[in-house]
Amino acid sequence: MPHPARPTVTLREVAAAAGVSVATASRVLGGSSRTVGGENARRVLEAAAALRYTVDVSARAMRRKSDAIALVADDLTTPSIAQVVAAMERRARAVDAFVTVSATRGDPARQLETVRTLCAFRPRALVITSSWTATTAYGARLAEELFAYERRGGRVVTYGDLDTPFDAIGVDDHGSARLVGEHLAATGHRRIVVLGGTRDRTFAAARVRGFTEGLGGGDVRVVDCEVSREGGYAATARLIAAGLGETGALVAVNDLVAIGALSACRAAGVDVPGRLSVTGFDDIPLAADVTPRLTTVAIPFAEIGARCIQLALTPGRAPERQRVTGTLVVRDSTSMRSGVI
Amino acid sequence: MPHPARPTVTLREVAAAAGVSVATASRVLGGSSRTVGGENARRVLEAAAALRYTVDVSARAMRRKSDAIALVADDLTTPSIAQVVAAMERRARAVDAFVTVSATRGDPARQLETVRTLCAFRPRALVITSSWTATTAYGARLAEELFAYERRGGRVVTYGDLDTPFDAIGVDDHGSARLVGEHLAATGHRRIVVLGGTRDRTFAAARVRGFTEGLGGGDVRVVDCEVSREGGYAATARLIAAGLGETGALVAVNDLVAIGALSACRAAGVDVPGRLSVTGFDDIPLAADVTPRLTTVAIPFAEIGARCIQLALTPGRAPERQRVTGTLVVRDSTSMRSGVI
DNA sequence: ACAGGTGGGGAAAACGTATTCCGGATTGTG
DNA sequence: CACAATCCGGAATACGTTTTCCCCACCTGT
Repeated sequence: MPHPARPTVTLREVAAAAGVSVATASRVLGGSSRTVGGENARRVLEAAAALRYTVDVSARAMRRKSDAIALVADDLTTPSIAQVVAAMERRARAVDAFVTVSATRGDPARQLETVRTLCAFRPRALVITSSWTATTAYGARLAEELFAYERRGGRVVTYGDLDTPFDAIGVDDHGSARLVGEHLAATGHRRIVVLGGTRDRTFAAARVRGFTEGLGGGDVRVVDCEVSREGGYAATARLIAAGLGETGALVAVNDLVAIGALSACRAAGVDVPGRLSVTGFDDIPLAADVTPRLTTVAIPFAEIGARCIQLALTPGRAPERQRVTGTLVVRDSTSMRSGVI
Repeated sequence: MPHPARPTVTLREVAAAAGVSVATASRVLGGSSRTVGGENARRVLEAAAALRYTVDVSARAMRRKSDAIALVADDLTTPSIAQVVAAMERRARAVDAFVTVSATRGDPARQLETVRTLCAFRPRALVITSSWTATTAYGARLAEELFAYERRGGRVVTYGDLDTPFDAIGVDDHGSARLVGEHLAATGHRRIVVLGGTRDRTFAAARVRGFTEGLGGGDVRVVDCEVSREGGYAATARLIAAGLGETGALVAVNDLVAIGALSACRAAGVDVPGRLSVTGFDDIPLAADVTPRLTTVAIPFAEIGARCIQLALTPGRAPERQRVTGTLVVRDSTSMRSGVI
């Protein structure tokens, strides 16, 4: 028995079975640049198949550049994140890399710890979809850690904020949100309430600006709320209880918030879109399943995931910024406000 | 520079900085059973922190038992799977293991290939949430591969089917579905149509039996459909076009199918639950967000994920079977059928 | 004072693979 | 036919860590 901890078939055994040296076997099985004789190659492949040999990636990683891509996310159950992660996994598989995921639940302390843990894999790249800012104490230490990782030859890709010193791919929150504002303006809405999430989320601030600009004047009121279904529900319930006044549309920072808002409207008997239009942002699959089907902005999450991997795998460039803009999807939760047009 | 492929700070450097041997440094940093002198331990920890040392898991894996748990799933964007995966990740983290995920899109060929790929990590355990049967050609080869992996000291945990020769954790599809049938019977439903998925999915067959038994007589018609939102929509649309007759309830094999059914009902102007009750299965988060809110069976996915990891990490037992039963969640998509009670 | 035990330190041998040499054979060129 | 160039196989080394083995110093009970 070779070693108690890993009783597995090794390259040495394959080589022995094929009657060649380990070097030759490695060259055949490892996709080396060196050529090996046809007969020997055949026998190695045969022996490997017969013995069910699979390479040990740990051992391989000690000589070769690793194929690992480490991924840190906030929460894998968030639909948009799940789509991005799934796309990354697909793309990585296509290029023979693999991803390990870790969820941080948005906790900065866990983010830092997670990055340190993942660095233990010596991954080729680190993709961070967690939102983070370098302004907090943890954020600064995280940035420091990431720089150290880059100095050691790694590549950092961030999804979310664009103003990071690394490769960044992000949604054009401002431009995409503008589309919503313009749509509402074009359908005669003048007074809207924005369920704007919390101010510390940078994407929320950019979207609120976009909504406002797109509307181009009119009366915009911004209400803070937790970025979740529950947050949207609670904020909307409060709003309705206080009286909607002349508010004609509820603009949510997020599909989840919008869906919460729809629930609250239904519970309070407010007709959507008859009395109130509601819009979302993201176009998660769920958006087409609620009633009324949600008008929102579709973000190409799958493409984002694929691009993250793409960036992660092309090293030796200056950090690059890519910005993707969403497309407006008009469904049933918005309607024309009469009396204006 | 130690090696071009991994320019990183090694244990040797930490040991040198601390003025001790690598053996001592390893004992301090690696959590060895052997004790080291207080002074030396302090200096090693200090040096490690100063140099930002992180252990190289690849190198460590060559001597120690690996901490990796490999996870193969069908599709990470499926809400129920996402919940299970997230729970696994949490639980694994709590015990210092880590999870690598791979999606197979339900393709048996990819399942086999994925298992082989993941075995390259020499993981401590392999968790398979993909549904698979040993009856197909690929299934048989997969089983063979998994047995080989177990012989090499690995542990296989399956989530889904219970009749596997490995550790298995599964939903009591039959018993849980019974709850739905009983609820419908208690609310006066006599004639139902089951949107039963495809017959090759074993869980579907068990649920259909459960629904039928729970109803305890009455008229049950089973309609095949793809297990997805679209499948539910299409089947329901066909059903409505052909005329509902005296059918009082639509029993979907799945929340997603049920949500598709709801969409089709809405599109065709069929009142739910006034004219037709609709039920689901799983209680994905979405189920509470559609209109009407879906009556369904809640499956404790988070607990399932945690238990999978638990099983994966306690080796050296006979294979164990755990079965979890769901709990009925009555919401708004079912109503009493008058004239019977 | 001495034998036996104990606790802790270091040298060195693994672990499985990729790669760098090196040497022998074969081929191409004059 | 001589010589260089090319090709291919194998021995050996390196990767970073854990662990075994050995040794030394110190303690303790007689």
